[in-house]
Amino acid sequence: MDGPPSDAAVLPGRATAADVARHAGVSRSTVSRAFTPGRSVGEDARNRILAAARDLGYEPDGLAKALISGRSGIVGILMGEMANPIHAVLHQSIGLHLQQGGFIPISAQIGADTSTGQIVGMFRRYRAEAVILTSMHVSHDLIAACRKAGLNVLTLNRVVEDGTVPSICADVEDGGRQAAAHMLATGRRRIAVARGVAGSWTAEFRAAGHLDGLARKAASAHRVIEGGYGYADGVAAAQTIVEAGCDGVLCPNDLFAIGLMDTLRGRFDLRVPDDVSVIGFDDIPMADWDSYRLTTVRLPVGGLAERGAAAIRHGLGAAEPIAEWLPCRLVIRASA
Amino acid sequence: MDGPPSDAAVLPGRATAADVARHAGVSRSTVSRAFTPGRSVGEDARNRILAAARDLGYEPDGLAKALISGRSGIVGILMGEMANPIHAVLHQSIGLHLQQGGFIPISAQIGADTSTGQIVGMFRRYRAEAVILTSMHVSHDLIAACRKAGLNVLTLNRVVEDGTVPSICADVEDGGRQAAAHMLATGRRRIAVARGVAGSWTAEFRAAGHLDGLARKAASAHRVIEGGYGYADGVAAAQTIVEAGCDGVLCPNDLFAIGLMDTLRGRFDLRVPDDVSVIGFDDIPMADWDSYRLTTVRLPVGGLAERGAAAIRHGLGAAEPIAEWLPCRLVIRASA
DNA sequence: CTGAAAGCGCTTACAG
DNA sequence: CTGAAAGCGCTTACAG
Repeated sequence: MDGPPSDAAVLPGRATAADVARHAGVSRSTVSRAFTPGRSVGEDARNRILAAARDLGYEPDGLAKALISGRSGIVGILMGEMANPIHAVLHQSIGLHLQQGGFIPISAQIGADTSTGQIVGMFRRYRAEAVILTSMHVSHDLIAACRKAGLNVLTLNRVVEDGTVPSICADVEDGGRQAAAHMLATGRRRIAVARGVAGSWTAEFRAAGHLDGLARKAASAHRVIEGGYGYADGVAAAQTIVEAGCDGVLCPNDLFAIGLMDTLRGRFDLRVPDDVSVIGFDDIPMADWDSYRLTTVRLPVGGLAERGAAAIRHGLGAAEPIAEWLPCRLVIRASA
Repeated sequence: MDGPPSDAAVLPGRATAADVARHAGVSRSTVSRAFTPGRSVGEDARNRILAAARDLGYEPDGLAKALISGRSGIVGILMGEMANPIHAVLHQSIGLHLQQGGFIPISAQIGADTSTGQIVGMFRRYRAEAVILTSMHVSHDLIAACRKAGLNVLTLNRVVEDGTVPSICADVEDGGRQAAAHMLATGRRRIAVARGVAGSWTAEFRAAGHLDGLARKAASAHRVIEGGYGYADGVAAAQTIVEAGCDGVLCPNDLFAIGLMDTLRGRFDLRVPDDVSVIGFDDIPMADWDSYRLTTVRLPVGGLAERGAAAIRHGLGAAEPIAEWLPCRLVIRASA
């Protein structure tokens, strides 16, 4: 009645549903049902199948399943620049929530010799059920290419103006307002607003929040600086800030804030926050290091990832694209 | 002669090889050949096929191809803790090189509610051609589970003693020696060696290198400290180091070194390197920040990723498992 | 060089 | 509840 028990051992790899069916004395259809939640299988049959599967080390082949069912369980993630810790942490969190939701994340990155077309092709070939695009590197072109390829895209921290793309975003504009309000509340009056990289959606909204937070208290920026998102950008901005006599700086992100602090202290011998106070954005792990104790606006990384995964689980192809907003919170440490 | 040109537009998604065949007036087999490098197809046919494919937006389905050919092109990566920048950067580099090699990386992480069994199952279900395990989280159990599931594993920065698992590693032992030699050369005599997390392969070898580097100059560790890999571990170690009157510390990694520096300076009012010099390990981006200017042993991240991808491209199932060693280099900055 | 046929491992109506 | 049959989209011998 049992097939040759040596089969599983002899074949280097995978047992198939047919093997399990043979061992359990049922048809392949029944085996398939036993592994599909919600399909009805007799108590007896189910037990025999599960036992046989265990013995043989059987698990349904994900590729074959994807091919026939039209659901791959794969979701593509476009990786950001991992040298920025906030991207690394967000990437990890997204991966975790996707994994917990039963999806499997495949990742790609735009590199020296990889065009957006290749990325899109990659996601499409593997039938990604969704593609997550995060703030960096998100161009209209890329979104257009994805949609043209029939890919469901979800943007994180980036909204597309025409409202056609589902997105889930941190309310960085409000975060910027909180930062500005705090700086004013601590008595600063000659406040600089440094912008992130031009053309970045989140950079625009952060700066807009900073400016609006100032305006709401009848204040305005002493100086607006074209900054950037890197440590080196913060370093480079120090001179201008000192020359302009600013006593506070609203930064586009933590890396910038840290580069600025290091330079204010090291090169200009200024104290933070006594001479100049600085507020960052993101709340990367380094913001909490003793050298910085950076007051910053925390990005809700876990929330972004969790809601993103949930949106994908519920299906992105809904009637109208979702647009969720998550709050940002100011974390007050010692730099402002 | 042409099929209805509206087909592609009407159907939401994917054109199939059959569609292309119809439009080009050839058989499905020929279409397949046209997309397989090295198979012969007539000039005429090829042109018509390529044109039809372009018009229809056709690309071979990766899933179907994987199923039939037995080659998925998928390689699994087990993610480390991305809050440590070295893991983030390594992850990104691996992904990039894999992508350039025509593979598609899927990533998984061991999380609160994800067992190693589930991870392995995930990789197996999607027929990963290889699985890359990096130093952290690499237990014997995990490796055993992978092999039992018929997965080809490649370890990075971790060798398995019995030589059965292909690996490519940075020669951290030699790196540790260089660090020790430098510290001695700069006149330090009461040197502490801090170990990384116990049981971590790379931690053992780093410490072994430190100790051996000392021994080769007829010196020995003034103190050996059970450390760890986090910033907080460096913070916690400061007290012991100060009490022991050490004038130099060989750290298990940069995060530890930075936490130590911050605490030595902030809490104990000591100068680095004047009072205590410190050498890190990894060379994360923060090591170059002005507050630290950390002298450290650089891990060849790009090399590890590049060689790893190459090994996978050449097939891991070779006669005897490769074991490649990449050199580490001491980067001298200001902390020692 | 090219086509007809078989088959990768599965799921899903369709009958019983 | 269960099985026989069709089919997902492709590649690969096998003949011509």
